[in-house]
Amino acid sequence: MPASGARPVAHDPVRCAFMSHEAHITRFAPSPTGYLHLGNARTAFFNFLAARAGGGCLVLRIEDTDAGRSEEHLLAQLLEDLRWLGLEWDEGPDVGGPHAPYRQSERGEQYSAAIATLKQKGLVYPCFCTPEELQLSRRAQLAAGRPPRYAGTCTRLPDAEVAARVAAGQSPAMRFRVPPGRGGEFDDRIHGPQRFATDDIGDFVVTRADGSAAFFLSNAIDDAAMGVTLVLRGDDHLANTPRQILLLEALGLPIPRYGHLPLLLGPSGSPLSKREGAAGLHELREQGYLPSALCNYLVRLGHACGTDDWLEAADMPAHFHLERTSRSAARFDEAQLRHWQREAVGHASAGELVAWLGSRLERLGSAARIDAFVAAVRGNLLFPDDAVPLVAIVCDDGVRPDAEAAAAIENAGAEFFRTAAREWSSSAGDFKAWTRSVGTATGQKGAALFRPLRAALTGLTHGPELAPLVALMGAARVESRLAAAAERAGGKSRE
RNA sequence: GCUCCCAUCGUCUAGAGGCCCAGGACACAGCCCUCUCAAGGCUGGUACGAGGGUUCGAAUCCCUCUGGGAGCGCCA
Repeated sequence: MPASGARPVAHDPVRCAFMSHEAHITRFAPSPTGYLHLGNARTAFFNFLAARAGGGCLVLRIEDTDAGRSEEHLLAQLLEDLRWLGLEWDEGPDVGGPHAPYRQSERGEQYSAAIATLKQKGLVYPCFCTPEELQLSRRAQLAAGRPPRYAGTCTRLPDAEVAARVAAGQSPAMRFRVPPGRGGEFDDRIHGPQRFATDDIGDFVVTRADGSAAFFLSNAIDDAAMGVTLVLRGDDHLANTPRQILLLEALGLPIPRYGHLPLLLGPSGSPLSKREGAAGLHELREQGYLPSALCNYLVRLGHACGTDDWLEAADMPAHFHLERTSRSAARFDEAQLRHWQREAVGHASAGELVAWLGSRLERLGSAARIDAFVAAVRGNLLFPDDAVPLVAIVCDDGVRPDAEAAAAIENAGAEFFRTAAREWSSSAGDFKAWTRSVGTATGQKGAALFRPLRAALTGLTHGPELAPLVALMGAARVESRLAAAAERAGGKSRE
């Protein structure tokens, strides 16, 4: 990964011209009001990839202007989840940077300055309309079949009236005066050229009655102030972009490039919401999904990354191409995620798996036993909890066969297990030699030989390769389980 | 209601007028391999939303419709 704050390369136009990827300054700007869902996570990830692909950088900005709802622990959680996913940002609230602060709650002065400029230019006016009045007006317009836009009640209040109402204790919101009769355009990096007419846009609030900056303003001017060159965000902002462009133009600030990513849909095909539990990044993490699985899934969700093969995190930026991004919504499909989870487990190092399995391995005791266990069972794990019954096979005293295993045991008969026990004592714990001699002595081979042994030893008819499991469980368990199987088979056959 | 966005297998996608009676991956089904499961190998079914154009030729271009979504907030 490029070093933090490695920005010089990104700004060198000559250098950029020779690179296949553009160097973008991208940003992710979440508000810490809840857990990240997969859609946001993907937006963050794409911004990260777009930045890394061209040697640019990623800015993390926290939009915590909704002071009441933003909680400190949610912010910490957010940062942790992003890091867990493997994202790294070059500037942000925790790492600092040249455009600090990175929390909007601390950027009040910047917004005040912008408002002052707007006021000076006469592009903004105080609005005393109450939420109730606005609501009413909106409803009336809708009922009349008109677009619900600001009716213009306060557009031209005389200075005297404004002064009087302020003196009377009313505090106005500030609205941006949208220039009438104009057109505009911008080139969306994903959707292509977009046109808009200012007559379709009503005057919008730029400062709330309490003096705080509203989203359109804070978001747009922070992008400009932080040198962001590419804004990758959800499709739901496409129709908002003209307002931000108007604002930026009015302030004489640079307008970034915009790219609007299609929304992510839940399994049902409706937009992802906080309620669709399975799609929360944190929930997926708690279920045991590995970050590398998530990343491999996400690079292909709404993006043609060009390969169906497993990608290591370090190789992902090179496989990311903005122009390969889909314009239509993509659906979250857990079956597909599970596939990448399987791959992820397969590609993980032994150390990673040990950490992933955590306390579930405690009963194994020594590090050597843990390593041997992980090597033996890794092919049978999809989630950490899958290890629990396998640990039990190795560490529990007895084993309770499931229905299929019980049937297999009864089928083999008591004599089979008495023979197996006899051969075990003379094979000195050599699994191969043991099964070979059991086969010879009983005349069984293949499934007829291994299935009952597996059933007796593990209580299951499926599972990891038997040999390493047997080595891990030790001679005493093998002996007692063979005896138990003989008893079960004998008892049943007599009934 | 108005403005805007989107539309290929069940899902993710390839496809930028002939290479496509549409390819890959996941999922599903069958077979093979195998001590079982998983993996792997092979095989199979399933898609260009509808209707009009343009063209010698359209999944690809244009129009209409249909369906889905977003925006029109003192939410972000």
